[in-house]
Amino acid sequence: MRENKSERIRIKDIAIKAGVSVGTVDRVIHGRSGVSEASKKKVEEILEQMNYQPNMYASALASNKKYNLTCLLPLHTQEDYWMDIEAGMKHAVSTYKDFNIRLNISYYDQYESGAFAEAGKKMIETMPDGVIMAPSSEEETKSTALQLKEKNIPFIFIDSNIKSLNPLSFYGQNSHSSGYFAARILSLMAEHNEPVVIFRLIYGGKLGSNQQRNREEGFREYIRNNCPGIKLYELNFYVKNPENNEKLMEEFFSAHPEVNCGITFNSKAYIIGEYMQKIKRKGFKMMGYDLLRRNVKCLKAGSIDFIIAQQPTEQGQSSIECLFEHLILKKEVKPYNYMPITLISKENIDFYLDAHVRTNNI
Amino acid sequence: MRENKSERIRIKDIAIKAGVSVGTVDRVIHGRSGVSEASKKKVEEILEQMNYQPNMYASALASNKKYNLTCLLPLHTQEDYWMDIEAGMKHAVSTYKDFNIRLNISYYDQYESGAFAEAGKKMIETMPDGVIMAPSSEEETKSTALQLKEKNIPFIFIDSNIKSLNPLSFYGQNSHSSGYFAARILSLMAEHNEPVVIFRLIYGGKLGSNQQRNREEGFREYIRNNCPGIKLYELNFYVKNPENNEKLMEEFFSAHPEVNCGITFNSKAYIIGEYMQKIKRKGFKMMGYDLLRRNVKCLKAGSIDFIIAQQPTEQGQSSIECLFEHLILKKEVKPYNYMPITLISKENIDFYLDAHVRTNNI
DNA sequence: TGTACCTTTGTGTGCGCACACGGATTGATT
DNA sequence: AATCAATCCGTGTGCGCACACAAAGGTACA
Repeated sequence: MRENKSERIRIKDIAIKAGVSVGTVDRVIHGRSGVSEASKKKVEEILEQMNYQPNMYASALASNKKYNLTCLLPLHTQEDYWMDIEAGMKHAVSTYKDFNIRLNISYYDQYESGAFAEAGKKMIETMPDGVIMAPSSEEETKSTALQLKEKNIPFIFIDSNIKSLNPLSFYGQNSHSSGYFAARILSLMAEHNEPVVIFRLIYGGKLGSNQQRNREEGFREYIRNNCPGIKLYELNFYVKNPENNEKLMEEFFSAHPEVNCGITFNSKAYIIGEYMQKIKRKGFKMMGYDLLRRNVKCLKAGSIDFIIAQQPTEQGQSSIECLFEHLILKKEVKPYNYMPITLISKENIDFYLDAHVRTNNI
Repeated sequence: MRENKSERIRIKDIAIKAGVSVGTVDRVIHGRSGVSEASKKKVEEILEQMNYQPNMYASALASNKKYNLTCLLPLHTQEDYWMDIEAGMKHAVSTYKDFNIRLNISYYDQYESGAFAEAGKKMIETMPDGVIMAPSSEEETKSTALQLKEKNIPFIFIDSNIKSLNPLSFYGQNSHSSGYFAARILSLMAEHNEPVVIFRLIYGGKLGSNQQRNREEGFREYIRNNCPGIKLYELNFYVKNPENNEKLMEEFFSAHPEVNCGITFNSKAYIIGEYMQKIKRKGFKMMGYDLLRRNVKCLKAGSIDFIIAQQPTEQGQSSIECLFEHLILKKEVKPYNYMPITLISKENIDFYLDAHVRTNNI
């Protein structure tokens, strides 16, 4: 009998100690049938006692099982944020390539009612082993989530959460806290309690996303609690009529020339930044969200002061890792994973861009 | 012949295509001797052409090689920052447990001349496969680095870098940029260009660490460039005489009652925070570094406004991963890995604490 | 007592790879 | 022609595990 040079406990060690064969131990570990109560109890005892930790690599090698993961995201054409999420997922999948993991990404039109449910149905027909979704509204998402539950397919929400649908896990930012934090920073910029304008993105008469609403709520809560003297204006843009944006801004600023500070809770701060650059207005203090290429450009040009980022790459990567740990390593995973709320300015942005591919020499 | 159901290319596939046996392919891959030029060339061609990617898990399983990694850190008694680094390293090691990686951590007294070199010598005698070090001064560190180079043992610098000693990689923050960024934030807090005091930690007549000096330089550079009107005071604490700290502060603030804003470039901002709480002075605006428990307490109590963190856990984790990729996966690693410069306040700190163990329910 | 059937258990093979061993071929030397 | 060394190459075994298969033991019934 070869002795075990490493300290790691093998199935064989368990088998010897329990006085059975490796086959029996294997059956107990995998909960397969065909084991007497006595043997089962004995083996379970030893497993517990020796704290057996299977070698998942050997396991994956032997089982040769394939895993199909599916991801459902909003349709985006070159929208950096979602592309970063995809990049993070792909990166994680490639590091697990020896575990036979395949990732399939499909899309839904977030502005078309019913699109999510339809895409979800198609997805379920492929019987994936695990799912990652950026949810739509609760009503839209519900049926898909229920079907997944019924088929015992684990699913993760990314970007925004719907707790009532009980996902395996959630990866994203706490929008409310994020708005609250943004307010703290903005209030520093708004000296003498000067007024602030909130730029909003409206679709179909409502705010375009839950995130936007929650962030604004957090923001207003901070202002209410800490600097109620700050007057808040609102300026609404309309997703459907982007060509009107400039006119809206012109109107607003000629009506309120004293406003020198603004924030937006969607990812399109560049609308304002680029406008300020165009009209050559300097010193307007602006905050926004997400490191889209156009936002970064404004940040570096000085037309946006601060951006709050939500680590899309890490979200993507972590969500794949989560499914990996759940499906393959069979570990317990954390139900909530709030990404850090990071403040980015011209001065520290270099350490946030392309952290995964950067090989610079600063 | 069993056919290859997965798309992954195996050694066997290479062997068949090259018209040789797996043994020969194996020899080529590992650069072992005993292969004719003709075979070698042929195999290398096919390897290239089919883009062979070895299954590192199978490889590790078969080779059963053990890796001893060693880490050399400053002596610290419950100093949270270094403990976080250790925790990150241990966490990474545990995820790689099936690769037979062992981590040994040893310490040196950073305030005793010669201690680093001595600890380094002892470490090298154990012939580790890879090393992670928090370097001391360049002179102190040099001999150890040279010996490691000579023995072909890869080493990583963590926390602070000494480029001239040419480590395999570096994980840490860019101190200069970090100070620069801190100045941007502080200048927002210092309305009307009010004066600012820099609290420094002195050891043996000099600043206690490179980091401290570099951060201060970056800070001063920003102030010089952007708000030269801000007057900068200095208040020196002495590592050897902590009992004098309060007295020094009393003296300083009675001489300069108008100073209401301060920053420190070491991790001991809590000295000031706790003092302000003790004398019940509110509203003093304070910035500092690192999420030590005592700093966090002050942050939550409001006696410190902002902390810049440098992700010690991630540093530890990433540095182990780096050695893993270099030694086992034989991948190329990045020579510089600057951690993001993150701004933490009461409002976002919850998303930075214990990110690895948190299972909360915010 | 034999047969059929079920339950319980052990054994063998292969996953992709590393590495030891031994076989084949060649050329040089006696 | 025989011997030997050197070079080159193929095969076999095992890493820890999953899983198929077969063997062993027990029970029921004719």
